[in-house]
Amino acid sequence: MGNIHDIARIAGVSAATVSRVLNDHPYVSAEKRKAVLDAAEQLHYEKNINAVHLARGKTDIIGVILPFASHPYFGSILSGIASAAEKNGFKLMIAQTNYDVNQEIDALNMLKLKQVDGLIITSRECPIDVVKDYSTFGNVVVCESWSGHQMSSVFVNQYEAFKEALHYFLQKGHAKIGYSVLRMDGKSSTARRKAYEEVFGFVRKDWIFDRALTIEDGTRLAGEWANLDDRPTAMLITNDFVAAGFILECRRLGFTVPGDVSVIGFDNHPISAPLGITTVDLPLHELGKIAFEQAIAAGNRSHQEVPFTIVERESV
Amino acid sequence: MGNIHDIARIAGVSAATVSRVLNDHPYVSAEKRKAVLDAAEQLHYEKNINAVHLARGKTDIIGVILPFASHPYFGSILSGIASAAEKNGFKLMIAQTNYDVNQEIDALNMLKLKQVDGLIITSRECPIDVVKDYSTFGNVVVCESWSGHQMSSVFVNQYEAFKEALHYFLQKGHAKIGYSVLRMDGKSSTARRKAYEEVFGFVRKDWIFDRALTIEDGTRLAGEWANLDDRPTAMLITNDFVAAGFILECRRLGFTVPGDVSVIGFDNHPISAPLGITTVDLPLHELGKIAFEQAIAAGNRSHQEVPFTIVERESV
DNA sequence: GCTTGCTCTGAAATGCGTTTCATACTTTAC
DNA sequence: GTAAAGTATGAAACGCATTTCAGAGCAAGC
Repeated sequence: MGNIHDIARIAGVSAATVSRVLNDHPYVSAEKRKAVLDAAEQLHYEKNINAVHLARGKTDIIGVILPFASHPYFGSILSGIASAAEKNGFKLMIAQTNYDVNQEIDALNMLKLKQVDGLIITSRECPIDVVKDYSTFGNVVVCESWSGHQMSSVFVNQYEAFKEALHYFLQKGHAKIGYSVLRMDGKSSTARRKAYEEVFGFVRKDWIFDRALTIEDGTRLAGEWANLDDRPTAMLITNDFVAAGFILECRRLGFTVPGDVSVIGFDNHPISAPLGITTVDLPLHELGKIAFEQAIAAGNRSHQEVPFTIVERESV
Repeated sequence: MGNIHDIARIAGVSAATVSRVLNDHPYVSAEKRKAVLDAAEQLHYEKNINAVHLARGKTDIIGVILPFASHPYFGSILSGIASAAEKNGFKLMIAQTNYDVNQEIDALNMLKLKQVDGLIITSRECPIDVVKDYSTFGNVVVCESWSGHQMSSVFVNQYEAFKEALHYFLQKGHAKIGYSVLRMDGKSSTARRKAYEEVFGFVRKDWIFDRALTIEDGTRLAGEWANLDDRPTAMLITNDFVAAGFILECRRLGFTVPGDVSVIGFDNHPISAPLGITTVDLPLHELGKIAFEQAIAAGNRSHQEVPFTIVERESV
């Protein structure tokens, strides 16, 4: 193996010249270039990337914070980020946080430690002000509606999307509408609640369903819904996985969809098509790509909204 | 900010002592420890992790190669790896390869470059012999049946699992069994084909369905199945996502499951429960954890088989 | 003929923390 | 009271590549 100085010695040049050859810098004579390449070959030389990172002061690595790697919502965003990273010669460091603040902080610290050049936060538990303070150490991108000059953001307008879905229900004759969220106090839940109040002038606690993220949650939700004395006739559900669990369990319980209850999901996950779930399409892969671009953007922070569209199927 | 030498100067000690304090080494007097901590505080000191990696010769980072980050099969494994990594204070570097050999090589090179201490290959396109050669640069773990001393492996016995599923079908009275795979020439496909031949003494090309990974593939598969003159009465399907797409499309086409065609999926993905898909449960999260343990294991390589179990539901 | 501007090269500084080695002082141990 | 063991600390080497600066040599421009 050996290092750059060994190569220099064997090739009879300086370490600087070796570095130039290895990095395709101009101004190296053909013969020295060859001598260096031969020596490198002979030594089976491999760069120590840590030395490179140290010397350059950057790593070409972007960190990604996501609560659950196995959930399709985050998986899609991650996939988008990864595609873009690959195209740009960047590597990805991921931190699965489980919405644990300590783990989030731990991941954020990668910025301080110069382990990553930028960081994408797909979702968080940690207060935004804490996150913000890390922006002095590198680009921070949040996947949520946020405006400010310290960080970039890329997001779906949750408020508008939710509102549009509600109006869709209204237009289809529904007046009793319930909805589910992942975390009652989460950012997008607040937007949803606000949209609901905007449209109806009130919210009914028993029509809001909490902790809904997975298919199993959807199944549970169906039971909770069925147990209500006064059931909503329409449900606006966190995502298509939850919607799938909800619909399938409702049917198992003897209800019909959309007969007894109409459903709109979010994400337009592939499962929604064969199940005929009407859903709000969110371009998550694209969102991931944009997040990556923002993460490597030099200097300029930006705020980008990605569009949503309602995909009409048979669950309403 | 500043570095360790600045701290040393301010605290009136040597850099070595600063390093000792920062790494909780013993043999530092209480007063010097305090002086160092105060100076570090004052300077808002943060370590440059790249220098640490360079000096230590390791990074506490494990690389993960996976073809598609957004697919639940790989998502589950990744999630298992990530849990274990977090518990052990390791970070994860991921490379989404799309089964592109160049990207796989690129990821493998992280080992040579000392960017990662070990590497987990959840699935690959690249020849195993090429992969093997990288094992001199760090622990390599493959998630497939492989025996040899260079690398560790953790896997489900695809051959046995497939065989057991076939026998399950046979026992339920099925003699015409088709199956789907992701890649005809993939490692597990070979095992499946072998198992099939073992049981039946032949394989029918038109009963083997290729390129089946996603829900959409399942939908397509249903069409292909329906178009056959001589249709299998049972299908052993790549995974539960494909099975879901297949079953739902079959029903849409007017067939019944398990009336016209029985189905067994793989993975025991949450979607299989509400859809009543009989499936071969694979402990993917656990497999990920084991892969991680192997990746950080000092010296000793191991080969671990994880168990599968058939989960009986209503699709057979 | 002289200046300007390339091309090419190496010494040395830079980025930064860890670890070994040597040294010196204290405590125990017998 | 002396040897052995432990505590405490710093200088210097080590891990390794990049980049700036200075300088030499040579060709083109006027």
